[in-house]
Amino acid sequence: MSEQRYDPQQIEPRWQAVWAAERTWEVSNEPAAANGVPGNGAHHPAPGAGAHAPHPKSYVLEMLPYPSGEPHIGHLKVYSVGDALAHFHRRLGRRVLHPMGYDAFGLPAENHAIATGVNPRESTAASIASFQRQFREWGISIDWSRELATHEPTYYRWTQWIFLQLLHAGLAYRKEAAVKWCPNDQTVLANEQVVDGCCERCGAEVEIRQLEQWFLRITDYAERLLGDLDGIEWPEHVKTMQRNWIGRSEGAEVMFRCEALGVDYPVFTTRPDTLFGATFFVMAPEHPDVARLAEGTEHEQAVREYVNHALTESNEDRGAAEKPKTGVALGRTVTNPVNGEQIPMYVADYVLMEYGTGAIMAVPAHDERDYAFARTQGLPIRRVIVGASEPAPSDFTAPGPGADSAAITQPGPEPGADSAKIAQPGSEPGADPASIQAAWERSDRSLPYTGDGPLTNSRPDFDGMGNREATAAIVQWLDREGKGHASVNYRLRDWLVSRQRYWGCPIPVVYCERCGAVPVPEEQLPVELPEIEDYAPRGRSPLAAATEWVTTRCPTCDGEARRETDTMDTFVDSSWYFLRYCDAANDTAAWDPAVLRKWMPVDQYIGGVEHAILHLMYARFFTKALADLGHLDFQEPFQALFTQGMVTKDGAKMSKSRGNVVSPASIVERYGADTARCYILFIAPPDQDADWSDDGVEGVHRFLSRLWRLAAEVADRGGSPSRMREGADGRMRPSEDSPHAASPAGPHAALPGSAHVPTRWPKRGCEQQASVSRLRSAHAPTGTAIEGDDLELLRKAHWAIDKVSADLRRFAFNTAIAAVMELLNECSRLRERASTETLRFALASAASLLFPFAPHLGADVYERLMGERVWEQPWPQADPALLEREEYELVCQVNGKLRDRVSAPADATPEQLKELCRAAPNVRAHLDGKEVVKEIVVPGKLVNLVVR
RNA sequence: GCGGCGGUGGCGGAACGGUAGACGCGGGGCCCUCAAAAGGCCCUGUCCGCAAGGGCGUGUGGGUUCGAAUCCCACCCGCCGCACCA
Repeated sequence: MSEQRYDPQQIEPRWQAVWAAERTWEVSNEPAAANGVPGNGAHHPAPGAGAHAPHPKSYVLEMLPYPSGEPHIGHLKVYSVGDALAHFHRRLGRRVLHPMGYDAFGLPAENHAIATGVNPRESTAASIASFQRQFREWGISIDWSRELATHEPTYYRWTQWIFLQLLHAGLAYRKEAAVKWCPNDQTVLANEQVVDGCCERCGAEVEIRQLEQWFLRITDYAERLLGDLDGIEWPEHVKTMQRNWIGRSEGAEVMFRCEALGVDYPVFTTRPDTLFGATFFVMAPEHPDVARLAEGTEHEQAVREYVNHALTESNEDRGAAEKPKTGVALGRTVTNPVNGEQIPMYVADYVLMEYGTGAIMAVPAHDERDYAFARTQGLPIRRVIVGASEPAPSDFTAPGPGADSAAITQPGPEPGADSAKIAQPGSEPGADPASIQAAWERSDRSLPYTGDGPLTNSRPDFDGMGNREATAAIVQWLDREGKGHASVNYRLRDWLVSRQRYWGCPIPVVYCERCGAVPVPEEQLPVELPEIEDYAPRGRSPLAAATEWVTTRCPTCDGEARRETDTMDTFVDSSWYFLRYCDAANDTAAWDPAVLRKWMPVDQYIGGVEHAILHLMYARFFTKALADLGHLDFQEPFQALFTQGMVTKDGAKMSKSRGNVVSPASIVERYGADTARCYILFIAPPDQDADWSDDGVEGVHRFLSRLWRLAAEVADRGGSPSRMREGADGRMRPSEDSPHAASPAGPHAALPGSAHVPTRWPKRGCEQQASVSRLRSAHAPTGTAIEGDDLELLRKAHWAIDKVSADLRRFAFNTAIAAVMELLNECSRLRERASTETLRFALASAASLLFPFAPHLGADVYERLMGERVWEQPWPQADPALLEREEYELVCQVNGKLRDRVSAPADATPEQLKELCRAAPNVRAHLDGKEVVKEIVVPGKLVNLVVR
């Protein structure tokens, strides 16, 4: 028996060459072209389907990489996950679309260009080449015919086209607004790109600038983006993040009139039930009317100073959580529409211009922020909802008689009473601070109360009503009176898409003195990104310096015009790439809707959770908008989503500064791609973060080596019904330099160029249960039964088939690989006792099951043992008869504790099982002298005797 | 504060309400070898015991159940998202 060594450096390139030469993983858009399509489901019928039934499609997509430097370990993980699924789906008989592309525009390449002067096009191209090479070295089954990169004019031409569609539909617009500006990257940012007041990319604190920018009207889609989450199979936490981000609030818009100016100010509130408790009114410092309101009042100067201070204060300071509430009076009042009260107006920075109407009604008794503000300002507080345990007597203040909530919180005037005045807690506005403080000390400790309860101090017809019920009643009443209406508010803001940077997709608009902003006609697309010399941003796009490019003619009047010099956020590029893959070669349209219909939606999308909001929200928005415009006929791009966890080293994120980066290239060089891929899937469930361990890689490598060596040995044993396999039609055959071909002994020596002794094995097109019937026929040509060690090994193989199939369906790659390890361990254990044919079947099954994770080894081992290409074989199916045993180990419990195990026949009756249990030696010891009061029998599992 | 996820050996992790710790790493012992590497075999939660066997064990405290890592309640800790959102 020859000693053979598992040598991935030999095996992997050979199989990669086959897949490249035969373009194995390409799929055409025409399922009908049965013979013209290599690979991908054309080789065998779908399970349970007739030979002519169409193959169901499966679009398996991993998020496209941003090509910067070399691929890192996270790329290895995401593409290992996706590739395993792609292979699994193909072998289940589906036509699998599994493409690849590059998100090539973006800041890192541009910053590199600024630092080195190297054109971003060049550094990007170098990086893409590196990604391409490594993807091939990893053996990822990609349909390279659909490859794309977002920085190529053939791609961004259509990005621009989409922008024009949105523009024509009013979904893209230009507006001056307070926007987030990153002083380091010298560009504006989308809200989604600002994290804790800092630039998501570089960490610099963002500034607020008043600028005219391009926006996409994603807010129009807030309701659908929210509602349609219910229909897609995404992880709950991702849906939750999107829901949080959209931030839907139901409530009412209510009008508060300022008589002095004769202006109605709408406010949004989620608590119309507390309207009668509104004792003041607050505007955001950015509210355009603040200055006008204060004008001519004694507070004018104070307001001006406060607003100036608020506007110049950094985001971080202003947003500080525990910041004391500040604000100043405007010297005006508005009318509370429900009771006619004149309540004072304030400006305070705890009110945000971006949310709602930039003005609020303040209900200090039932809102913590309003309460805190009221206390700093000595404003009245009126309880209008009775708390559950109210009033909660305080041990410290022991309220005297009459010090109940109503008395302390200054009962409001009778409903409808006009020109009501609200007394300050200190009884007069100007009362000395000590007496105000004293009043507060006596006040209701259970405020602010934000819970539910019946209304009080409101209107006779609402008082006593539960506040939830009252909410609806009050909104109806407001509506009838014309003072307000039900309303829904969202936190989501429109998407700011323009960037003052070079390395992005030009916005296809020109500015004409006479015609204004004019879209570039579609037939003039693409507006190509010009070459420039100086990439440095100077507060405007570097493109502005490309005078020749900027200067153009107006498409409408042919007058002088200037091009838009901002480029698009790169998230625009990646919001539609999954559509382009379907029809990547189309040069007359972004896509043919009929082709999209064949592939979309993506059946399984895979990527990092860091895109839970940005990319995934934008892509959903694009899909819905394009569907509304008639270019698509589906609403959701990604039917199912899987988010893989991060790979860490020593518990920390890998980074150059920490010096804990594990490079996939070095692992692949040392152990081979199959080891790298299996290890990263074996280490932990793929949705979890996982810590890289060098020892762990060794372990997986040992496993693959053992499998390969044992398979090689069994293949060399020969002994099966021998048959020369056809080596015709350019199919892969081990080359002369293959390690085993050079081995001195065994059948290989006799069969150069066709190293293996194939089993008689039905060709493709066989029924799905082929593996079982094959084995049976191989084993029992004369009708003898399989038994003993052979049966045991056969059972283990079928157990593994069943387990791996189930685990693949639930993304449990770690336990799937563990199951193959168990199967191999069993093969090892029985290597001298089981027949060669059973071993051959068991090992071929192991290779077949491992193929999605370790394609090179899977293909190599399978070919050695079976003389067939594993990827052309249908996914194996477990024989249910072999999953059951005629005997099993019955667990015997006494009072729920395991006391013994005995062998029980599979068909034993409950009565028989009870007897078996009682008879078990260690059970008898525990039963001794006790009374059995209850017997629990779980057939196939256990018997539990309850004794006293 | 609100929402989501998680807490199991020395480590990564397994476990339809039914044998806790699969599989792998690490550790220990042995075989092969002149020796080493590679490979192979066995042991490995913890405590008591020569053993048979038994006690204790899935963050903490309760509960439901014949039986709980798993279901329910309360709490503690960790991670992630949102957060002055009216």
